[in-house]
Amino acid sequence: MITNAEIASILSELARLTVLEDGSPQSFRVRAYEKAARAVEIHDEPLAPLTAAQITKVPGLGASSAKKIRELADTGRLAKLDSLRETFPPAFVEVTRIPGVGPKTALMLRESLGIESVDDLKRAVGDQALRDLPGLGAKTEENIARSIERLGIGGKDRRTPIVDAMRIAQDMVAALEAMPGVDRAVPMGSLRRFRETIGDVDIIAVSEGGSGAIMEWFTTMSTVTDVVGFGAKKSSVIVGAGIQVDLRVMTAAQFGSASMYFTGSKAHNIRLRQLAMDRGWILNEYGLSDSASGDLIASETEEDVYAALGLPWIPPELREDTGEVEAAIAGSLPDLVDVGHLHGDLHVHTDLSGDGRDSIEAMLDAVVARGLTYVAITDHAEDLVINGASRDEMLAQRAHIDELCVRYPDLTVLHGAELNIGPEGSIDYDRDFLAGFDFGVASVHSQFDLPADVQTQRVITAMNNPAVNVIGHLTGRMIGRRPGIELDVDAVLAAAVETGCGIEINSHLQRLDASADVLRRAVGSDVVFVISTDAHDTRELANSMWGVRNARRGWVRRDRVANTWETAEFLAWVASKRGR
DNA sequence: GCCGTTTTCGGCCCGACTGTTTTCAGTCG
Repeated sequence: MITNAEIASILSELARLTVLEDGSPQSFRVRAYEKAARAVEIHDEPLAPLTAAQITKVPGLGASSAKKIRELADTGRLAKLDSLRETFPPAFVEVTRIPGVGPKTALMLRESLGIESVDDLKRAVGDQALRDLPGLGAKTEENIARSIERLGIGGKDRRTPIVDAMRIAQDMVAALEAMPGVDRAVPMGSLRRFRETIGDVDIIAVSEGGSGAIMEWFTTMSTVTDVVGFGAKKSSVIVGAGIQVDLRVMTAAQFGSASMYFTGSKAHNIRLRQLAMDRGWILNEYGLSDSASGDLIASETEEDVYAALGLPWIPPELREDTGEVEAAIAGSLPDLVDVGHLHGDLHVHTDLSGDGRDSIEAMLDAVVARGLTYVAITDHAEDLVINGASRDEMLAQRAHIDELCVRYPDLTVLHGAELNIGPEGSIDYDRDFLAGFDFGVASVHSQFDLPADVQTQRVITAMNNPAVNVIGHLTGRMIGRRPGIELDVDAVLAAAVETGCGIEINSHLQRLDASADVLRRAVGSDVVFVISTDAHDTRELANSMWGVRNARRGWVRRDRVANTWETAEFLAWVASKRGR
């Protein structure tokens, strides 16, 4: 049976190819397909078994979409899509990935020069064949040539892992804020929404003194390799390895509406503008105002603008138009977790781990300095040959912790281990030795390419082990570098409830594992999560803020996160698992 | 293509920048 995700993906492709058929990314048909794809994606129940009439009941899906979905479910194909793919083969679609080349230009190039691929276009540019075409010129030809060169590092749909984008944004923000006339600079866009990969880095600089000097400075920084836009209000540059950074300069009075606009998502913004329109208002980056009189209604803070639209403030991590607007209207936004809610860290390494950097004393000092009241020390167990600790080393560490406890009267220190899940779900040590630990995190560190059913059983077997309180970094993925193990996520979430085993939300920006998508699948269930840093040095303890934001993006309610609980309640949860 | 207490047609989110024009189309976010 075809899944909603598969249907949504096909409708998205239909939208992309219809852009070419209609010659416009804004055609109403394109937008209808995009909206339909989104509607299918966020619909809770499978659509494949429904009749066309039932499908039409879903908002965003009309008679035409219903017919297409039935065709897909019944035949596995979509004639309309097959014919579009024939008209616009992948090599031609590739041409539209070139920045600056949209559907109109691509179609015109095909019509006038027979361009069917990026290679064709490269040749035409070499022959200077573009500059004499209507609407184009020498400048456009040069820009397309440069864009093709840049294609080597990704086209319009290139995405950068959040860990890299975050670093660039932080550096840029610091540099901007050091500049005279800039009152503050704040990253926006998908970075603020905390997507795990980022297209462009968007930044707002707040200034009352005009933008000229700021834009001049921004576009001539030493890290800038290319300037793709230079204007009074907006400029865009390429930095370092090819990441685009967009800067908008706004006044403090516009900051609320501006940050909503630049945080997006686009789909979320469209929903808000429709709400504004219903009231006879207009919403843009400069504010919410009356369409007729032009009178400003709200702009200074996001809270002001949302409130004027009759909504509570919606956290940026939720702004994807995947149900957050409806929840806001209904007053049922989830009560999300903040860093200040965390009382403990349940995955912390010391220099006993081969890859750990700081002593246990340093780690405990840092934990106390962060205001935490409990912590689990979880160095690697012996099966991780390079980094793991032997039994004797673990016993010595436990004795050491007992001695140290007097120095930390307000901190509950659990002696734990990060256990390794073998291919069949077994873990390090033996039952008796495991019983000596206060806490167990079990993680996959090897054999990432077993079949999904084997991996699923592997993790569930580990969950059933009484020594395992939490599954660490669920899939082992590294964003943008390796995919992580394949799992039947729903089966794993069900087993988590069944066994009382917690699931870690790993705070490393490269991991963010379990992913926000997985977390969202658990909404409404009784799965217990813990937000852990997996810190290998004292500095990394601050990473909890990333885990928190990933949890927020996954709609995880605060009360489902065990390390927001007070010490006694938390310890009771730990004990109940170990007693099974 | 979708939708409807302005209902079955006529609307559909909004603005900046570029390059080509000489008032605007195309692209992008």
